Amino acid sequence: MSGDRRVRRTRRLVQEALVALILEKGYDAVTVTDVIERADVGRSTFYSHFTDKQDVLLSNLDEHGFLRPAPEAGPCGLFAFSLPMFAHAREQERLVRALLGRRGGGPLLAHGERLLAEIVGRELLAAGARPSAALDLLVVCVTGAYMGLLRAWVDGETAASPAELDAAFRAAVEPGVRAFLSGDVAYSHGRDE
Amino acid sequence: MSGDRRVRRTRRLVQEALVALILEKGYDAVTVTDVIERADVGRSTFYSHFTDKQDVLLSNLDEHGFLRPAPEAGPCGLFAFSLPMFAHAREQERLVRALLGRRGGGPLLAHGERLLAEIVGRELLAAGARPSAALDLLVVCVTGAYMGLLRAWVDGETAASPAELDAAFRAAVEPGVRAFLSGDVAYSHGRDE
DNA sequence: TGTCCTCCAGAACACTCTGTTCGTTATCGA
DNA sequence: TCGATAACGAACAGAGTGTTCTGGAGGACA
Repeated sequence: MSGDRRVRRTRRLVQEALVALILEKGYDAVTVTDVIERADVGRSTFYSHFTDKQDVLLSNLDEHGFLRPAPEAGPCGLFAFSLPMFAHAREQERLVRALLGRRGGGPLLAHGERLLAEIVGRELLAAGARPSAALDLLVVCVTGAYMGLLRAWVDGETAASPAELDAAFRAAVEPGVRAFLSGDVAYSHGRDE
Repeated sequence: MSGDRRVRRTRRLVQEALVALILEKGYDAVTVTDVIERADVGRSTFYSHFTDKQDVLLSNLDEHGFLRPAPEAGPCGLFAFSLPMFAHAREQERLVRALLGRRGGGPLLAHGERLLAEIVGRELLAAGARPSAALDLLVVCVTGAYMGLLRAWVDGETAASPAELDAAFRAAVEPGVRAFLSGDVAYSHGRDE
């Protein structure tokens, strides 16, 4: 472990307090004063570790291994990220709800969406799509559909399991994606070979 | 026109000031004090018309005819709302960017998404789908894809025209939706007839 | 064990923003 | 023209932010 035990303790207390408070009151309603009271930590202490609320969230996320470009599990079919990601979300349910939920203010949602868009884009290119404006729009659609499901689950609008969410995602977008790919691949074959 | 000329003037000034400021600084960064300065309106005047920032936005939206369940243009195919809605967004570009953009804080986005989900749900039911958990998830996917495109356009990530956005939307989701519907319809035929 | 150094508590501070109140002035509709 | 109503503007209490400082407690390391 790195550094002073007191430092770890303080950071952990603050992070846990913030997550708990977000789940109770929603991100916007939580104040720094709330957090330091709940964490039982001095005001100056808070500001010596974090710059503000958002910083606490980001550090928390970072230390839990989110925000990293995903391990690139290997080419086992289209949208390999889907099921593991839903599953991971359910494991870290408490944190994920606080971060992405309707009460979470969703400043992180945009970041997650960009990250996911990169993954989807890479997958489609690997599957034979050529870079184009149409591909970019398809990526947006696919990403939007996925994030929609994730958000719906986080907000408790559905009780579906990770497997069911994954199935719904694939059922909704795979036909369109395959049609797009087959057109694209056929076309690029016609040109390149 | 309804009411006092002074009232109309004040409301208009405030609404315009807020939109302008959001586009400059982003929703969160705009304070009520900013708005009343820009609008050149007394503080007490502001609070006699609106309860807060959000209220200004909602009133603005309401008076422009958003937030209404859409005129239900008639059954001319699946996702009839798509193209007109993209087109309408481009016409009201300034307002829509302020309301839905990354800088817009997106408190309205959730509302818009729910509204759209209702429309999509009704369309799919009208097309023969039976109410089910799977249908709900499909609606979430379709809605997510549409909102993703809208947000991408609003945030300037794409320069696509309404027609291109509409085409991308349909290409991405229609195959999956049709597959879902044909399965559903076939099944309900098997049971009901 | 002891020493040194880092971290923490707590209070006080200036600052910004919010939402309300009230007496005065101006502007509207009829 | 005149009564009603809206706007002004200043002042206010309250809440939150982010900084600074001092004294004291706790850990790391030999």
